Order: sequence, then structure tokens, then C-alpha cells
Amino acid sequence: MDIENTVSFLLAKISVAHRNLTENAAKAAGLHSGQAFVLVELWKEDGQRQIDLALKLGLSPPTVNKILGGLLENDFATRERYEDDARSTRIFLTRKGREVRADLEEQWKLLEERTLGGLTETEAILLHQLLTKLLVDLI
Amino acid sequence: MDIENTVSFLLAKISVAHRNLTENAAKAAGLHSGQAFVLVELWKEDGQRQIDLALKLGLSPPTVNKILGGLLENDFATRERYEDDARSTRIFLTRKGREVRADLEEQWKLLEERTLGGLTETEAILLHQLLTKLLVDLI
DNA sequence: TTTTATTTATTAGCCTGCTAATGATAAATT
DNA sequence: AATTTATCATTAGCAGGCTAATAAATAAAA
Repeated sequence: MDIENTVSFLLAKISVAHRNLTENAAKAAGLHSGQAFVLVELWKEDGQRQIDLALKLGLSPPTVNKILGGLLENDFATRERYEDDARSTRIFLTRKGREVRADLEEQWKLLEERTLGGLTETEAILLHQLLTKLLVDLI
Repeated sequence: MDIENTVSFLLAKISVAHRNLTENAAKAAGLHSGQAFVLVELWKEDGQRQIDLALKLGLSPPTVNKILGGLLENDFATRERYEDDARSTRIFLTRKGREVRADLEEQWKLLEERTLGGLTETEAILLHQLLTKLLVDLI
């Protein structure tokens, strides 16, 4: 078993390198990468409960909770008690949280170009298809 | 710019999911994932300096330093001063560090099967090629 | 030779992930 | 109705990453 010659090994290496790029992209928009992913989810549907965010993001509730701490602290979102269930809270975007979207999307475009820069168009499409399939399998 | 429809977004999602699987694989061999990657490097060449490990692994020196702390503490490796340069240290495998290899390789094989289980042989090969190219570009 | 610059390891502190454990609330069972 | 079980948010604590800052030693330059 040659560990280094596996897809798993490649994925691990790519993860670290790409995560650094992602962090830079988010930083250029005034965010951290984790905050960016939560915002993407809130842009799709505002006012979600933390547990639903965690489920949709594929993250643990404590992780989401921690990320939300940063978003609240930096005024990208607010937390309100859920009327129908006192255990839950709902997360709402602030104006700042809504307006950072354009900025992040621009930075994400640059990130994508950086990521795929060395591949041909055909390779990029193929990679996208394969990763989509891989993600479905991993979940 | 639809962030969710990018390779970068897919990579981020896959990273989290796959990292959890990797951690489990390492755990089954009595390791943490970071320790596994350092050991892979030491199995190729024993007695390396920390800075060289960091360079080859594509990690920052503090990260390697922290991971080594766990490896030393758990008796997988030892740290010795470098005779020719008092700034450096050399990391050597212990017997335990050498013997855990077979175990990790077995677990890694299972990890790889889990990772690629949903893909055909052709897709797996294609993915391996594309990821190899991607990694080279990202570094 | 003396000074300056570079390199190496390390520490501190942060973000992203996780699991385990708590407390509060809601739901289900008896 | 009372008890038990499940759910949700949160805290604590850990590993894997990072940058910035420090101390010590080497290398380079004056």
C-alpha cells in the first residue's frame, strides 16, 4: 500500500493548500472562510436555526456555533430566539451581512481562477463532475 | 458568480468530509492524521530536520512542531540535536514509529476504498490524474 | 573582527473542525 | 399527569492549520 499514491493522500494535500487560498479569498472580503460558508447558506434562506445550518453545511453544531460567534461579533448577523421553540435560535443577516455578498463573490471568482488556472477547460469540467460525484458519496 | 457551483466550493466540502474519514483511519492505527503524514515522510527518510519536514509536507514550521510534540509524547519518534548546526534538531523514528507503518497502510487502504467506492475504475484513475495536476498547480 | 542579516525552533494566539458533557426545552410514553 | 426520552444551543477541550514574535545560532558583510 503506497499511501502517497492514493487519491486520499492527494485530497489531503490539496485540502491544506486550497484552504489557505480560500482563507485569503475570504480575508480579502473581510471574512474568515467558515463565515463565508455560513453566509452562503443564509443568503439562500435567512432566519435559519443553527441546527439547520449545521445540517445543510455538513458541520457539527458546535462548529457552527463558534463560527456564528464571529459573524455576530462582526455584525454580519444577529441571533434571535425562535418564537415556536425556546430551545432554538434563528440567525438573521444584517445589512452588512447582505452587502458583503458581492465582495465575496468577486473574491471567490478570483479564487476559482487561481484554483483552475493550470487546467484546460475540458479538465476543469471533468474535475467538477468527478468532485460532485465524490462529494455525494462521501456524505 | 454562483459560489456553490465552483470547484473551490466542492473542494472545501469534500475536504471536511474526507478529513473526518482520514482522522478515523489514523485513529484506528493509534494515530492522528497529522502524525500520519509526518510519519510517511520519516519512513522515506529518517532523521530529518523539522524545517525539511515542513518544506516537504507543505506545512508551516509551527504546525510540524506541534504535530511532532504528539509523536514524541506517544513514543513514535525522538528528537535529537543536530551535530553540525545547533539551531536544528533531527527527528528519528522509534521502533514503535517504524512498526505502526503496516497498521496505517492497512487502514489507509480501507480509507481509499471508502473514498473511491462510488466511482468506477476509470473515474478513479481520471480523478487521480486531475488531482495530481491540481496539486502541482496549487503549490 | 565586528556587525548585520538570515535561519531554525519555539511560543502565543487565532480560526476551523471534532467529540463529550450540560442545561433547558419539547416531545413521547406510561 | 408524570416520567422518560429526544432535541437544541452551548461550553470545554482537543487536533490541525495559520501568522507573528522570540531566542539562539549560523552565515554574510563591513
